[in-house]
Amino acid sequence: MPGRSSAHEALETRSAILRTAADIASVEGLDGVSIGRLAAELRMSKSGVIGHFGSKEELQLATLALATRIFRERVWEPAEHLTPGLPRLLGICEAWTRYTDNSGYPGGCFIAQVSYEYDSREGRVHDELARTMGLWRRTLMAEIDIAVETGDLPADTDAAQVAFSLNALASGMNPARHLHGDTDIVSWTLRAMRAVLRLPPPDPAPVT
Amino acid sequence: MPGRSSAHEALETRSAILRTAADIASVEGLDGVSIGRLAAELRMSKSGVIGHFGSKEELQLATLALATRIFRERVWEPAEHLTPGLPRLLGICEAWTRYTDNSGYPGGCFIAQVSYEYDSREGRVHDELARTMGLWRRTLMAEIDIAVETGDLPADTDAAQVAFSLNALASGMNPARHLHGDTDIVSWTLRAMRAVLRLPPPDPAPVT
DNA sequence: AAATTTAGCGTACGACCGTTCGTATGTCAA
DNA sequence: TTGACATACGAACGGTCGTACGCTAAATTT
Repeated sequence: MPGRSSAHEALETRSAILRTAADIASVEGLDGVSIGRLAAELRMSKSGVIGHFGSKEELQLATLALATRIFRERVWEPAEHLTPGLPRLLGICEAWTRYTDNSGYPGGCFIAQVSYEYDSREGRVHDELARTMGLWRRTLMAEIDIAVETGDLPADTDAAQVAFSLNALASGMNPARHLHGDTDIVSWTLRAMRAVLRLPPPDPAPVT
Repeated sequence: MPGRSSAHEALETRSAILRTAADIASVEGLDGVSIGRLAAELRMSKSGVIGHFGSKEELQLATLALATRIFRERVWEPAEHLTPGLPRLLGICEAWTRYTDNSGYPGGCFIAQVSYEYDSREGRVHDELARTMGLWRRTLMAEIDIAVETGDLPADTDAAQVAFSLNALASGMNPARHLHGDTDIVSWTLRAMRAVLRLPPPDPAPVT
């Protein structure tokens, strides 16, 4: 029985499609999301699925936009109100690590997955991903620079080098968890993040 | 003109297929390697391509095996003869970083790409990848433990945590290069690797 | 010289891909 | 009550996917 839905329900359908697409993409990649599979999983017709987006590329971009929004909500916003400088930077790292460890996606962090999938391809998904991740990196670099200005980090800290390192470490949680079944990845990652920031390790006494 | 090839030439054909497959996979992923595309790129028929392997999964496994062999040749073997301990560990890091920066694949390091692609999937490719990468990590951990025993690294060094960190940093070069166009990734990565090993930074004077 | 093996081609298959239609059913405004 | 609009359906499209089978012809073996 088609046409039974109100406009409000249509928005819910759209959200359901995107959530399912992000779940699939976290495991099989954004390219592994097929319209037929989405339709089957959501018990819809293929045309009902793609009708909300127009084309597969638009669906991929919409999925990326949703994941980006969730990432910002769960990583950046929880730390936003912390004291600028080292506290806020470490708050970001903590939220980031915790989020990547428990992202809600079956395949781990969607952002990391798609970053590696689309980094060397061409097209609109790559471009949008580069834009988004570039923004995130500039945010991180600004945060690092602030921590240098407050004196919490050494004066010769290279923000770009540190931001690259933090990103690599956070992304590395994905294969560690799913390929090797590691369970200590959160503490490993936080430890390594402190190391690249040239801070003393977290748990044991700072200097004694 | 079929049947024109000797057994020796057949081996060369097989190698050419695998090299092309690895090139494609480094950009589009191991799943993006299609038999039809390989055939077109090599000016062969589809059946001529798949005849060497029997099935696509076997072709994927053979591609992974080739890439693993090259990785070992270019990362592990150049450092094999160095002095066990910190010199050999740093030699590995250097060769690893240099290799990932200039792997010969158009899409960056094949191993990193496929690690992220197949980490949370199921099947023989995942299993073989997990086995291979597990082996590599155990090799790294052994190397780290040796460097601890020689006193080059702090006694409380956690080999698993450090091996995870080195792996994440090396893999992180891929998206940094291709998504952001970074050119300093080699020095960034080596710097970060020294940091997680809790060594002083490389370029500037060690202690002054 | 005859027989066997094998690399590779051509064709065909069923399945799924993304996309495009026409259509039916529902909501909402006039 | 009627008309416009949105939602979703079902069917069909051309194309590509992986795979299977039969064939030729060269290389190898007997």
